[in-house]
Amino acid sequence: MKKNGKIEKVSEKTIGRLSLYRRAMDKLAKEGRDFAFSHEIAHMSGATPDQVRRDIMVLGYSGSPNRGYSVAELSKSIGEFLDDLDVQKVVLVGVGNLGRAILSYFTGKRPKLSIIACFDNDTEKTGRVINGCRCYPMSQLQDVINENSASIAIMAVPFSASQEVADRLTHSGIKGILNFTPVSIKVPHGIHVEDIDMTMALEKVAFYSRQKPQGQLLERRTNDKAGH
Amino acid sequence: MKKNGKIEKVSEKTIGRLSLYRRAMDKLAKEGRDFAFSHEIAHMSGATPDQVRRDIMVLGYSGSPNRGYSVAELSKSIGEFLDDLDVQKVVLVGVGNLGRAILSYFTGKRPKLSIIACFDNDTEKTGRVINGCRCYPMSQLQDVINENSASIAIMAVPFSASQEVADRLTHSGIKGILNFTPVSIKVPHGIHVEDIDMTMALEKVAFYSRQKPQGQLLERRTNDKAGH
DNA sequence: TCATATTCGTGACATCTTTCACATTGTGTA
DNA sequence: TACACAATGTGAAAGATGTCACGAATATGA
Repeated sequence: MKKNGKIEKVSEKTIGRLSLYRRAMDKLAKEGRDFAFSHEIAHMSGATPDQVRRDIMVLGYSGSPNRGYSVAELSKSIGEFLDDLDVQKVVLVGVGNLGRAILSYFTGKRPKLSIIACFDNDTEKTGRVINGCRCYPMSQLQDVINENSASIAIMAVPFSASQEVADRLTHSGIKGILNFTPVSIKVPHGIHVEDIDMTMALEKVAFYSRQKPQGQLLERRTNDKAGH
Repeated sequence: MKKNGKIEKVSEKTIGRLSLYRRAMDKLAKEGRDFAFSHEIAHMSGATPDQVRRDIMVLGYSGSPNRGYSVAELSKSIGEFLDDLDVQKVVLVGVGNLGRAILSYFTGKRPKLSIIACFDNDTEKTGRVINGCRCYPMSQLQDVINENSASIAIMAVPFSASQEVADRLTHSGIKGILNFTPVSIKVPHGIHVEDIDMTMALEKVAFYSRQKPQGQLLERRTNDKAGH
C-alpha cells in the first residue's frame, strides 16, 4: 500500500528479522568485525541476501558496494528504528517453571527492555526476589504497572486464568502482550499480542519430521469431483 | 502450485492452525459440545471463519450446513492428518531453567508425542530423573536416540553449543528440531527446523506496543530521490 | 588512470496467504 | 412436502511476502 511513493508500510516479518540482524551485528561486533555483507547477515539470521537488503531499506541506512554494511552503523540504525527512546518497562505475570525460565532468559538481554516486576498468586513467591526480579501478589498488578508506567507484559499463567489476566493488563494500560498461554486472548483494538505456542510449534515439527522423507504426503487430495 | 486440480500443497500456516483447531475441539468436547461452527472455532483459535473453513478443506472432512462441524469427527480428522500412526519420540537437549520448564510444560500434553529422554553435560543432572524424564550425559546422545528411534529433538542449550548439538542430532537420525536457541542452525536438506525466538518475539511486541497509538510510525520514508 | 570484480538498491515479477462473495446444501418448521 | 434460513465449500480477487535481475557504486590492482 504505497502512498505517492514516499511512504510505505513495513511488514511484520521485516520487524522480526531486523531484530535478528541486530543480534547478528552484536555478535560480529564482539568478534571485532567492522563490515558485513548481506549474504553474511543472511546466513547468520536464516534469511536470504535479498531479504536482508530489502529489509534494511526501511531503515534509510545504506551500505556501501564492495564493503557491505558497517556493523556499528547498521546496529545503530536498527536501534533507532526498533527501540523506544526510553527504556520500555516489562512485567511478567505467572512465576511458575516457565515464568522463572523466562526471567532468567531475558535478564540483561536487551538494555532497552527491562523486566521490572513479576506477579503470582502463590504466597511462597510474593514478597521475594526471584531471579533478580521482585515478585508481587496479583492484587497489586494494576498499581505496580501504573506506578512504573510499564507498557509490556509477558503472560505465563495457567490457561484457565488467561483471559482474565489479559483483561486486567489491558485495563492497566499495557500496550503489548507476549503470550505464552495456549489460549487466544481477546484484547481491545490497538493492543498488540504476540503468541508463543510451544505445543503448536512442536506439532508442526512432528508433522514435517514424519512426512519429509517421501515428500509426497505434504500434498492433499482435493474433494475430488473428477473422481468417480 | 496445483497439479491438474487433484493435488495441492498444504501451507505451513495451515498446519499450525489445524493444531489449534484440534485443541479447540478438545476443549469443546470436555464441555460436552457435539457441534461447532466455523466462527466459534475461529474465535477460539484467533483465526477468521474463512480461514477455518479453508483450512479444514485439506482434511477431506466436511461439516454440515446449519449444524457446523462435529467436534468428535473434526478432532479425529485432524488427528489422522497431523499425527503419525505410532507415537513419535522426542528428546530434549539442555536441561537448564528453560529445559525444565519445557519438560513440565509438555508432560502429557499430546499422547502421540512423548519425551523419552533429556540430555545435559552437568553431572549434577545426569543419571537422575527430572520432571519425570531420565537425564543422560551428552555422550550418550547418539546411542539413546538410535535405541529408541527418536525422530524429534527440542534444543534448549546455550547458544554457543547450538550448531554442534544440531550437527550431532542430525547425524543421529533426528528428522525435526524445535529450536529455542537464538541461533539460526544449519541442517541438511529434509530436516525441519522450527525456531522459537523469545527475544525476537519480545522485541516485536515492544515495537508495536510503542507505535500503535499514533499509527503513523509504522510507515517509512523511502530514500527520497524526489527530495533535494 | 582505467578495467575488473564485487556488492548494494530497487523495480518488476512470482508466489504464498487471506479475504470476498455467492452458489450449494442440510436442517427445522408449517 | 415445500419453504426459509443459516452455514458450508470454494472460485476468484486482493493483499502480503519473497525472489529475480540488472543498473549503479566502489574498492582493488595492473
